[in-house]
This record gives sequence, C-alpha cells and structure tokens, in this order.
Amino acid sequence: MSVTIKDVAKFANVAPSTVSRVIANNPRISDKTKEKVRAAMKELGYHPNFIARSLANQSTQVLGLVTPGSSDVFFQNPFFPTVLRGLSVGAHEKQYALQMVTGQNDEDIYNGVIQMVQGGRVDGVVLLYSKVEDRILTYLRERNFPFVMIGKPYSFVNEITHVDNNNFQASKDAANFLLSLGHTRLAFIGGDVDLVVTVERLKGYKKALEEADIPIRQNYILHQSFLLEGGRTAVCELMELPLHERPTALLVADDLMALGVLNTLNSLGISVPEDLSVLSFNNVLFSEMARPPLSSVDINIYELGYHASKHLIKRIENHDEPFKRVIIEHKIVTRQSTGQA
Amino acid sequence: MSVTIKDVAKFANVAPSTVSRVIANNPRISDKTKEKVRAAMKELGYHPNFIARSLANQSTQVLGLVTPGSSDVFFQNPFFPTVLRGLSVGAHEKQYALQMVTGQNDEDIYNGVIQMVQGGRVDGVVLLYSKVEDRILTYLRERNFPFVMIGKPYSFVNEITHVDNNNFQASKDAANFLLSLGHTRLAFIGGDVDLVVTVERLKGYKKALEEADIPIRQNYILHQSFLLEGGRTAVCELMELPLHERPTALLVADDLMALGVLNTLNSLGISVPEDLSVLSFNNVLFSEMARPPLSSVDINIYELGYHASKHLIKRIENHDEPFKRVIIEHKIVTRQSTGQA
DNA sequence: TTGTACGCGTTATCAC
DNA sequence: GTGATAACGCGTACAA
Repeated sequence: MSVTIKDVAKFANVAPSTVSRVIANNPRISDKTKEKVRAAMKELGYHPNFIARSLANQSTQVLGLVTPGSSDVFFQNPFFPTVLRGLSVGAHEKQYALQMVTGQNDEDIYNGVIQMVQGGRVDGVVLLYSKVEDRILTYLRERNFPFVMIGKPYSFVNEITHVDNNNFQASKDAANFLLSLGHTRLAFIGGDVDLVVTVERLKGYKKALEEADIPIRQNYILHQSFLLEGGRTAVCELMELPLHERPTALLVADDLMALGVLNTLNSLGISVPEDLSVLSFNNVLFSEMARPPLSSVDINIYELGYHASKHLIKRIENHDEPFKRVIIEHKIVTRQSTGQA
Repeated sequence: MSVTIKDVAKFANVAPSTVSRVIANNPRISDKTKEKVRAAMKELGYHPNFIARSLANQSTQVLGLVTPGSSDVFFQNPFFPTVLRGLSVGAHEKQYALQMVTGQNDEDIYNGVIQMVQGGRVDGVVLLYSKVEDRILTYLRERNFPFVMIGKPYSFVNEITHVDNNNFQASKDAANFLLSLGHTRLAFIGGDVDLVVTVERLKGYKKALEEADIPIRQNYILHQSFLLEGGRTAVCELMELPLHERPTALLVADDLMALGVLNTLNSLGISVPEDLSVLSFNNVLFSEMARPPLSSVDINIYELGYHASKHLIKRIENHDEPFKRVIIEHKIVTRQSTGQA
C-alpha cells in the first residue's frame, strides 16, 4: 500500500495529528517540527490521500460537468472544447478537478448527476446548457446543491447563479446588422426549441423585425438540431419557396449549422454573399476557415466557461454567496458571408 | 447530512452490515430481508456514498484522462471530443466516471497526474497521446499503475496496453494512393515531431516513396503544430519553391491543418485538386464540409476512445491482464481534394 | 442468515 | 505546541 500519514508520523517521531497539521500548515506547529515532518514526507515520498481527506472533510475539490442528454451532438460542436478549456483554467486556479457524467441520453445523464451529487463525488455542478424543462435543475435546486448554469435559466432567473450572454440583445443586434445592410427578407434558422438560447435568439430576431416594422413570417423561422445536417435541411426548405419570396439573408443560431448552410447553398449554386447573406453565432475557431469566411457573433465561449467555474467555486466555498447573473460580452465579427442586399 | 447506511439499518431493524450486503446483492441474505431493506432505502431516499465506499474498497470507479501539456491546442482539435465520446461510452458501460486533469502546460499536467494517482482519485489513467519522451508514462510504469495509451508507445511497445491505428501503414497507403494518381512530387506536412503519430506517419510516407523509387527531398517535409495556423505556414513555405519544383500533392497529418492548407491555397489562387491534391488524416466531422470536401484517412477516432476505456477497465479489474496492442482499422475516404496529377 | 467490530486515511476536538 | 481519540460512511472478517 501507499505511504500514509501514520508512516510519516512514525518516521518523524510525532503523532499523526501533528503531521496532518503540518500539511495544513497550521501556525501553531513549531518551525522545527514542521521541518522535521516535511523532511520525513519527502524521504518517504508521501502524498495525501484525497479520498480519505474527502471523507473527513466532506468535500472533494471536484466539479461535476453536466452536458445535455444528446451529448454526442453536443460534443461535436466546437462550443464544447472551448467552454471546457475555460472551465478547466478556472478550476485549476483553485485546485479543483473536473469530472464528467457519462451517458448518451437524458435518463443516463440524470442518473449520473444524482449519483455524483448524492454519492458525494463532487462539491458542485456546472450545467453546460439551459433547457426549458429540466429535472436535473429541479433536483439540484430542491437539494440546495451548489451549481451554476451556462446560459439563461428558463425560470427562477434570480435564484440561480448563471453565466450567459445577453442572447436576446445579441440576436437583435445581429438582425439589425442585416437590416442595416438593406435586407428585409430575413430568415432565422434556430436550434433545438427546448434550449433557452434558441428561444432568446428567436426573441431578439423577432424584436428587431418588429421595431423595423417588418412582418414576421412563420415560414422564415426554422428549427433544427445544432448540427451540420440541420443547416442543410433548413436551406432546402427555404429554397423551396418561390424565388421572389426567398429570404436574402439568414440568421443562423450556430456556426456548425451555418457551415452546413454554406455547403448546401454552394451545391445549389447560390453564392454567398451575392445572392444570400449568412450571419451566425458563436464564432468558433473554424468560422474564419469557412468558404466564404463566416460573419459570426462572437460570444466569448472561453469566458463563459472560465467564469462558470470561478463562480461555482465561490458558491462552494461560501454557501451564502448571493446568486449572480454574469453577462459575457458579445461582438459581431464581420467577414465575407454578409453583404449589401 | 445525507442519509447513511446506518439510518437505513435502523429503519429496517437490521445491522448496518446487512444493509451493505443488500447493496452488494450478497446471495447469503434472505429475500425477505432484502425486500425489507430495499423498501427502507427507497423510503429514506438512500444513495451510497462513493467516497466512503472508495476508502473502504480502495477503488473509485473513476478513470483519469490525460491530455498533452498543450491542452489548449489539443482541445481545439475535433479529434478530442470524438475520442472523448468513445471513452465516455466505454466507461459508462461499466459504470465508471471520467475525470480530467486540469492545467495548461506540461508541468501542471504532470503534477495533476501525480495527485490523481497518489491521491487515489482514480483507478486508472488514459493517456490521450503518445510522446517521444514522456515522464508521465515513466512515472505510471514505475508505479505499475493501470493505464492505457491511445497511440503507439515510443518504447516498451510490448509492455504497454495501447489502442492505436497502424499509422505507418495508413500513411504508406495514403502516399501510395497519391502516387497511384500519378503524383511524384509529394510533400508531407506533419505535426509536432515529439508525437509518435507524426513520426509513424512520416515513416510511412518515406517508405512509400522509397518503394516507388522516388528520392526523398527534405524541403518537402515540414512540421507544424496541429493547428489551422500550421497549415498556413507550411503552404507558404512550399509555395516559395520555384514553380517546377513545387509539389503536386500534399499529405497532411491532420484535418485541421489541412483546413488551413486549403484556405491558404485558395487565397493564393491555387485550385484544389486541379493544381494540387490534398489528402489528410483523421476524417473529422467537418472534413466533408471543407471546400473542396477533403479526402482524408478515416482512423475511427470514436473506436480509439471506446476500446481505450474498455481495455483500461479490464486492466483495472484484473491486474494480471496481459498487455495488449489493439489496432483500429483505417480507411481512405476519397472526396474532392484529390485528383490525377 | 445476520450481527459485531475493526480498518480504510484523514481531519478535528479535546486534552495536556 | 503536541498527542490521543473520535468521527466520516462503508466493507468485511469473524462470530454467532
């Protein structure tokens, strides 16, 4: 077996409790014994056992990460690695580890979260999404377990710490940008309607049209999953409209979907931005590598992750920490997929 | 606090050990008491405490995931989410959780691994890469700690369980494919030379040329990090050659880099595949979305992850499990970035 | 078939 | 300042 605190104690001729205090750097231990104990630890190659510490402490220094049930789709989106990197950096700064729930569907994930939480595996949880009805959220709230959400809560906005963009405003800005280029036939291709981010971006789109006195047409509003394939399907649907009714600009709720859109348009012989402008969201790494390079609303994905873990840790370490709404800036990055109407 | 085994015991009028046995589904407990205890557990909403269990068991049911030190780069590559999904599914099938080391550089990651391992946080470790000199590998081997590697070990190939493609053969196949199209001026753009995968793919490239009696030119061999930017730099370098010395085909060791290549070629007015063929590796999701769609060697990334966790768990659960070399199939997927010379 | 008692490696609360 | 001792929640010999 591994070398324990007791071994160190014997070796240094002190009590186990003293060793424990040295590890915690307790000020009431004399420098002399500290030295002696540290030497012993080094000599024996001692490393603290986190499991035992967790049991005594009732704290694990681990954050749980919860993906949406459709994790295969979620993983594929470049959003995920970027937000993960932010989470990782934020966690690392406070010496927290990251643990993921495994499972491919809602049921698996739900059970995974319960195991994590009840099993005491994690000190807190990050929800990497926001859904309209979410029993995981309900569960965490009921147990008053520390968690933060990336995205805007569907309800109880003031009782949930969350890190989000102002997606309503971002989408309104984006739509206004297209309007300012002279487009009036403006379609919206959104993601899963269960996701709050879709809802918010749709609202922003509608609001912008409304303020510009442009009637909202239901056949200009499409919903697909956040995937390449979704972009294709949506385009095909729009292009079945009679020529004079086709939109001249598309607002696409996700870059990956936009990539599918571009691809499909290309194979249909429709050129971007001459025939059709495309503006999307997220500004992931390959946006600028698309053909043509994608204009996209940068939502600072990394920051979303970073602040999420920072605030979660705050809530863990101070249970009375007030709920916060953290808004990350967005910015329209103009490239070559958008042009004058 | 949470409801414990003792609470259940009291409620069901049995001893704590009986409850424990019911959880383990010990056959020596009568069906009647099992029912009684299970009813009590349900009634009280009992969930086992993993931490306590881990301490008693000396096992955590957690797998550790180790990324290369340059994790920011690694995360960005679509390879990562895909392999992660495979790992996740494999782990989930055996009820294992996944934990990641956090940290942005070699030093952080190294310390993170030591903490994970010595701290007893994980039962085993997956190395998601293979480097030429790797002290993490050395450490794990010295401690005889269960681990598997994704990729080919630089040394001790027969003493390390690993899941890999035959990258030598894959690269040779790929080069031969280009040769069969009539290309003779064939360049290789590889990744980080510290990575074994780069080394293997370079070897395969060289071997194919050698067998075709084509001399190897050092200025046709470039190395960049696995990133979009790397593709750009490499192309610029090659295009500085006099026209008649320029390669007519590129073998690129990574799709992401190939995307950068395509992009740069486009802006230089060089058309693919008419002027130059491009063949890359990995066949990640967006390969077919590139312009033109990328011909790529599919290496079954998902399978790499899936088998890695499966075999790691085998090693954990049976410490005498022999070392294995698991080879995942590869296949050239021809799209529009390759053509006759 | 079930109960008792101890150990897993720490931390924390007392004493001294 | 430092040393016993009791938790933390569970698994498991050993008894009964």
